[in-house]
Amino acid sequence: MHPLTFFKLLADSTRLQTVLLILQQQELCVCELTCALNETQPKISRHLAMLRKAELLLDRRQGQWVYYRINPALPAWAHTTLSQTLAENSSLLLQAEQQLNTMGERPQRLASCCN
Amino acid sequence: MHPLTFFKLLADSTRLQTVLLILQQQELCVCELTCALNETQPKISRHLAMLRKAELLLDRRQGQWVYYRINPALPAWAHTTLSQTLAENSSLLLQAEQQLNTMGERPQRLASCCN
DNA sequence: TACGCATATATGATTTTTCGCATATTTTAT
DNA sequence: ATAAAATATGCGAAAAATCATATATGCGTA
Repeated sequence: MHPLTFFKLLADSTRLQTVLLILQQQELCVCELTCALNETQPKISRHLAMLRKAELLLDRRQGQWVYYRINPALPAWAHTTLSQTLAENSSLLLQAEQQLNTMGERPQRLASCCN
Repeated sequence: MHPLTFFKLLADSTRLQTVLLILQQQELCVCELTCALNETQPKISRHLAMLRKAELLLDRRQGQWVYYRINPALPAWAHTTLSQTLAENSSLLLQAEQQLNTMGERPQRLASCCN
């Protein structure tokens, strides 16, 4: 991954929060992210597509849901950047975490939260 | 420094090269950067101004020259990001280093290289 | 097959960023 | 004071990124 590509991907608020939240939570599906960041589904999906095409994220489909996770094959400098940024800025995700928790049991009862 | 601000600053080729080259060389003046990156002076100056206003770089004037360096007060996650990115992508700067070396003794005989 | 939910993409508009060029400022030397 | 070199900034144009909305696709289930 070219450093410029990597930093451009992180240079958007939605994508930065998305990546850090996924790093923190291991794996999240589209509607969990939509709910956590309080954004529209197409917006989240489009940003996820960019992250996936650049192979910063990997996705896996399970039933109706598509789960995204950090690509473990990322170069060390990239992974270190993400980990350290998260470790020293976890407060950035407080609101998203809260929003995520209001979803109750996730993947299962998404229908009641996400539209 | 807010992570989003930091990553936006690195999300431009000129600024990324500028920051990494300064990190590698400790300190560089505007005309050295102009020469090393083969860009116009106003372009380099404007990008440096952004980096300075965000306090990612510090500047000091010595005679006619203004030298820029990494702000040592950067948070650890930011400094780690820069160091690791440089350490694992030093090839990105090869051409700029070469160009810098063709300048001969620097600050002194800049007049013959920079316009 | 038909329907509902989750996800993806197309498109045109809007906003943000970058750029080139001209010009201003600061410093040193004459 | 004037000139020359290094650096900074103002401004309109061009390019790039983002967005909202509509719509398409894929999966599970009745």
